[in-house]
Order: sequence, then structure tokens, then C-alpha cells
Amino acid sequence: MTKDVRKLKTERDIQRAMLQLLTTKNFRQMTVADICQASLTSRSTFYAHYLDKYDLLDQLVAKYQLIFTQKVHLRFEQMIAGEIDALVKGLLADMADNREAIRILFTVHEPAADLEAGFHDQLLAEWQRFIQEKSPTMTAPAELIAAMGTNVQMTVIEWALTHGDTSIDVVADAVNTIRGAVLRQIN
Amino acid sequence: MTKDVRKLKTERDIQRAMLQLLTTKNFRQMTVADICQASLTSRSTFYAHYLDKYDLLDQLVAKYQLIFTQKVHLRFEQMIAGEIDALVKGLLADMADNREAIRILFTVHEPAADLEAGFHDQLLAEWQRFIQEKSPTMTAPAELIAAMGTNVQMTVIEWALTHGDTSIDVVADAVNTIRGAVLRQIN
DNA sequence: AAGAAACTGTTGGTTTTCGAACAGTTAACG
DNA sequence: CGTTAACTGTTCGAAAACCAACAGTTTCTT
Repeated sequence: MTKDVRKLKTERDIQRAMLQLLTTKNFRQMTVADICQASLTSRSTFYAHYLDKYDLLDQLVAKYQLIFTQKVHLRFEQMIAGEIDALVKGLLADMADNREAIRILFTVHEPAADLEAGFHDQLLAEWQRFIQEKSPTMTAPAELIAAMGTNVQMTVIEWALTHGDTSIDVVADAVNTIRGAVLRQIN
Repeated sequence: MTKDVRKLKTERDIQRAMLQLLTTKNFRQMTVADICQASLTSRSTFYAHYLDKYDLLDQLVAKYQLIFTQKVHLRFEQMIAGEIDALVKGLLADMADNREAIRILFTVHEPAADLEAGFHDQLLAEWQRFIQEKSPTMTAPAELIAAMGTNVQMTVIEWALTHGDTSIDVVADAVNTIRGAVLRQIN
């Protein structure tokens, strides 16, 4: 039923290798042979696990998209109601182990596999749902406010991914002000 | 002729796992099952590579001892003649990839596998050879001065292993003074 | 445009790893 | 003391990974 340990290990090695390679060269110019060389796996084994490098990227993106999906839904309420410190620190804590991987994948923008876009869409859906519940009829266009809130959050997330969780305090005040302005459009 | 990649990978995984476990528990209370669990290898595979955990430790120690042996002989002359900055920075550069592993192994003191003792003996032999060449007849006992020089170097090496190469400048003056005093006994 | 070089995706035979089981030893515990 | 429990070291069939070779495609060079 459960997967063979060897499969888990090779998939781990291959995924790590791809992430590591993405820091050097971009996805397009990366070959399957490169990935195999970096992960110490044979090409035949690679193709036993993935259709091609696009499939590998898909699965990587899907993996972190899933983690994000699970976390975001739980934290969304407090993300917009609470202080910005709690928001970012909570998210970073959830993703501590994966921060570097997510940061790398955010640089890849393939039509069928775009983690940054995926995060964005996910947040946007949450905002639309939130606005619909809180105030179905509001003066400002709901779509605009949802997009605004989403983009503010994405900005903070990306900032935190690259700068780490220690330097949040520097920007907390500024972001809190903006967040408050967005929320006032809804209430 | 050359080893199968799978063998290299499992040995790498097992060795990494043991080093990682050594940061948690000490060597005596560590079991083969622990190592296998941490490295995601089966016990039967472990025993296909090593006789037991002592054999594994032996090979780990021997590996880093060999690296040290190769580097020390090349750098010994400049280690005692040059400035202490050059000494430590040179050594650390040589061992940059292995610093963490060596630091961990320095905490293990098994009768048959003691990296710290091995480094010490290696340096002592270099000092004895050096004194014999430079001044075969000297007033102070050669053994004492060799031991002194060795211990000074070991102190610096261990300090650098734990504190990193950035903070060498802090102690450079102090160590240079001591090193000068030791060398004056020979010349 | 033609040939070379590199990359893709697949196959089959060989080697390695896995997992479960086993008896024998050591450590823990009431 | 005796009885569990845990650890050691070994065996063997099944599963997975390896490598080399292959034809077909794309990319580079001249």
C-alpha cells in the first residue's frame, strides 16, 4: 500500500536536484540528464517516476500548492483580522521547512506550472468569498478590493520569503496601515 | 571497477545520518536501527556495507583523518612560519565542506576511533620532524616544545571549528604572541 | 543545407536494496 | 530470579535502480 522507501528517496533526490539546479540555470535550458547527474539517479529511473521535466515541475508545484492551500484556509480569518506580525509569522512557521523551495519555485513561470500565480489565485478566491460573506453590497467594486487585498498579501509573502522572518518588524507598521485601509472599504 | 552509484548513495546517507544523530545522542547509546531509520536504509543493507556501528565510525574517522593528513603536510611549514591568520584561514578553506562533520566527530572519543586524538598525533609528528631538522641540539627538551606547539595549534583549530572563520581576527594577536614564544625555543 | 552533437524516451539484463523473518545476545524490570 | 523487550547479525525472495544500447528528434555548426 505505502510506497517503497526507495521510491521516496529517489523522488526526494530528484526534486532536490531540480530545485538546486534552478538556482543555477533556468527551467527551459535544464535537461533531464542534468537533473539525473545532480541527483545521482539514472535516466531510466527518472522516466520511471516522471513523464518528463515538465511533469516533475508540475508535481513539485502541486506539492507546495497543496501545502499552501491547506494552511491558507485555516489562517485566512486571522490573516486579515489580526496584526500583520501574526499573519506573516504564522505563515512562515507553517512553511519553515519549505521556504527555500517555495522561494526558488516563485522564480519559475511556466504556463502550466506557476506557483506564484497559484498562490495568487488561491488568495484571490479567499478574498472574494470573504467579501461576499461580510458585505454583499458595498460601494466600491468588490473585485477591485479583493484584488487589492490579494496583492498586498502577496507582496508581504514574497518579501518575507526572501528576507526571512527576523526583519518583519521593520515593515509591520507600514503594512498594517495599508491593510487597515483595504479593510475599511469592506466594513 | 568503480563503485556502483547506489553504494555511494547509501554510504553517503548512512554517514550523514550518523553525524546528524551524534548531535542528538552520543555514540554509545546509538543503535544500528537508529542509523537506518534516520538514513532511510534497511538494516540488511547497513550490514552489507559495515560490520557494525563501530566499523562505520572507524571509516568516518579514517576519511577525515586522511583529508587532514593530506592538507597538514602541505601547509605545515607556513603554519608555523606565517601569520596565524594564514594558518587558520588556510586550514578552514581546505576543510570548508567538512567543518561541521569534523566538529561533530571531535566530540566522539572511542578508543579505536578518535579524530581529535588523530589530529593531535599527526601534528605532534610534524613538530618532532620539524624540530629534528631545524635544531637537532637545543637547550629546552624537544619533546616539551613539540607538545607545546601541537597543543597551541590544536587549540586554535578547535576554536575555529566552532566559532567560524570570521572571528579569527579577534584572537590573532594573542595566538601570534604565543606562537612566537614557542618558536624562539627552537631557533 | 548537411552533418555532427546533444537530448529524448524506451528496453532488457544485471546489481543493489528492501522487508520480513529468524535465532542469539544484551538490557530492563517487577 | 525469570520474563519481556530491544538489539544484533544473517538469510532470501521481491522490488527497484542501474547501465548500456537503441532509434528518433531537436539543436548546433559550418
